Amino acid sequence: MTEGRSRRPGPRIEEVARVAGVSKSTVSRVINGEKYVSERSRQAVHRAIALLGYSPNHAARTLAGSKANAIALVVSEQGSRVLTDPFFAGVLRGVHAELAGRHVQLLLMMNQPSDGAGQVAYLTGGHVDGALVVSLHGEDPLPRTLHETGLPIVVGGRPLAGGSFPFVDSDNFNGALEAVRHLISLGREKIATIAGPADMAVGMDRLSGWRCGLAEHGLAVKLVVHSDFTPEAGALAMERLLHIAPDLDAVFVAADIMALGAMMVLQARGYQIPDDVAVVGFDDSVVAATAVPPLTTVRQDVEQFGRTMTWRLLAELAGEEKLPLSILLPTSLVRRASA
Amino acid sequence: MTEGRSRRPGPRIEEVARVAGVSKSTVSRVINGEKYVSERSRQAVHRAIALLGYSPNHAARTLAGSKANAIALVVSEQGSRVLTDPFFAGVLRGVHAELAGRHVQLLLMMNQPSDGAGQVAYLTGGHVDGALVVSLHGEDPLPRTLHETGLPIVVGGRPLAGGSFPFVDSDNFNGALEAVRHLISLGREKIATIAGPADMAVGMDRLSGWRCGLAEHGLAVKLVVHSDFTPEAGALAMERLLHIAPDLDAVFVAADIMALGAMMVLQARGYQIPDDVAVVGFDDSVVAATAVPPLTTVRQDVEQFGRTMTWRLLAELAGEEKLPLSILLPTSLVRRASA
DNA sequence: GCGGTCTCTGGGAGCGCTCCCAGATGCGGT
DNA sequence: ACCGCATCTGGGAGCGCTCCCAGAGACCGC
Repeated sequence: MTEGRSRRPGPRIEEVARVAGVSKSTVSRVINGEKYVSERSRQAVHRAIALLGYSPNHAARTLAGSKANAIALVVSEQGSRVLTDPFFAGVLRGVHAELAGRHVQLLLMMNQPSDGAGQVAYLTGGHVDGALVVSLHGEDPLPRTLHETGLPIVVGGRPLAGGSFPFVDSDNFNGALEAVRHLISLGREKIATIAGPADMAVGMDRLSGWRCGLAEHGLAVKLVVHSDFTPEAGALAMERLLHIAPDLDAVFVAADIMALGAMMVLQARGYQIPDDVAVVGFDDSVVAATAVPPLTTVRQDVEQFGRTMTWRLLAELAGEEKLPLSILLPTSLVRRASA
Repeated sequence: MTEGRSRRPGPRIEEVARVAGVSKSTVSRVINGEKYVSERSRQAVHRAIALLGYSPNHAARTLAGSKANAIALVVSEQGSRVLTDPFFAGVLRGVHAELAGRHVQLLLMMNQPSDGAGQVAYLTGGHVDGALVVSLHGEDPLPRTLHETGLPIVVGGRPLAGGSFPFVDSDNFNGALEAVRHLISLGREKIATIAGPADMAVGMDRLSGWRCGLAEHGLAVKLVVHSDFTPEAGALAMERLLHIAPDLDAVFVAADIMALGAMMVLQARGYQIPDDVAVVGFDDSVVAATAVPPLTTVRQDVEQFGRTMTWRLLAELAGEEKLPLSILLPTSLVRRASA
């Protein structure tokens, strides 16, 4: 006697119910963390689940229920750049960690060149309950579009374009402020900055921090060069700064990876780091510790970043009230040899 | 009159059937590309689908059918290390690209410290049709365990532990061989290597390539130091090499990231690169081009790596026969300033 | 003629859950 | 005593599909 259909292996909810001595309704309630379940039942169900190695069928839950039990992580940028970024990797790790234990699937989506509308259709088509959007450029319309359709989202990084959707960001302003205060405490007075792109909040916030730090002590806030987050652009920016002010004694660079390029130029021009010019970076990425000299930088906890985004989204999906619209995560100065 | 339950939007298969003037069985057959459907019916169904903007419900298909319409990408290692690895990021991109357009979902799984058995249970529990396993350490039992349960898998990187499951790997041996031949063509004769861990195939294969390259020209194959894939370990390894052989004139380093550390040490000791010591890395990761001096390295196409793994798995799931058990992807030398 | 095989079709059971409903119990206030 | 109201429980319909089955034709060879 063979089974007609090839059934999926593993126990069903019905069997858990039998073992626990309750109905499948009660098992379902326990799985979904609903109230109105006695402590006795709850524990019996947990024991039965552990005993049988039960794991609920995602498809069945989704089909029967009114939610998809999945969230999307949308990387809103040419994947090539983002994915090789340690920032993204850390965020992904955090998201995954926060999802552990909950029965929520993570769907990864990246902007295919051809996508666009298809992506929005998929996201709003009921396949996911919410989305985490890592949107690197300020002008990206995706967060707004998704938010307008009513899909719960959390954006990673403060959105420049206004709009009032929830976001999580590192405290870029205070990180930069702390960096500048540190440079000032070192006795530096001619402190330049290599800022990030003006169309990204992360760039603008770090620049604001630098400005405030200088203003606090009545120092000049003129030595600014914008750049993008590559070593080459950082090198170019440093050259322009040295051209304007050959006698600067410190640089706050808005990203470690740019700082690398800047340090190359400084050393090539014969400046000693940190004796002639102190350098502070931002991110505390892997390259900071292995730079020559090791880079003093502002640390942001990217894994916490991912965890927090996920927590915020799940809380909203769970119907929690009075959630903060935005969350800023602390940054901290990591002192190494360069400043 | 409000709807009792909040239904998902969009038409069902039943409605498509009505519009096309056939039964839902026939619509199902068309969707799944089965034979035994008349051309007339097929076209009518296609027209109805287009007219209604119908898109089949993933959960329902999975629940009713015998397949999950999803595959897992299992990262079998402490996520912390792996995820910040550009290698992983590239693979992920490739997997995603290959999946585009097919109705297959990608599930990301990482080894939580607590997991283990739970992970296996989930994977073999019918939630996925197959798994991509990026297994970095040779002794990892996961691929074998999964394979024994009958779950189709493709392993990324040659498994050390034997076992006959499909895998995809870069041609590490020939990449290393080419690197050494290049060094020899430069007139170098005392060529050391900083090898990867001995428990990883990627480490062993690159080491073998180095050995063969030297043996071809009757050069000594003594200068080996094992290390792991971090800059710090690379630096330490370089120090040990210099201690053994201060007069070496070239190093083949089994990973760019280790080469970074090695180059720091060489420069600190006053060696000129490449004049005194030529350095060749492996991977052609982002850091290679921005190193000082820019690093000559062996390029592997990590995105292609991911694509190939995915292609192989989907082909097997589609029931294709005579698929190659293992696939080696070509590597190529990228010449920059360091050698 | 008659059986066999291949092609095409519709009906309907059932995949494993969630969620509605109805009922049972306990506790407080009137 | 009565009615609420909150807490806990089980039964069962049904989510939208796939896949089995049965059956209707069409065509073949004997």
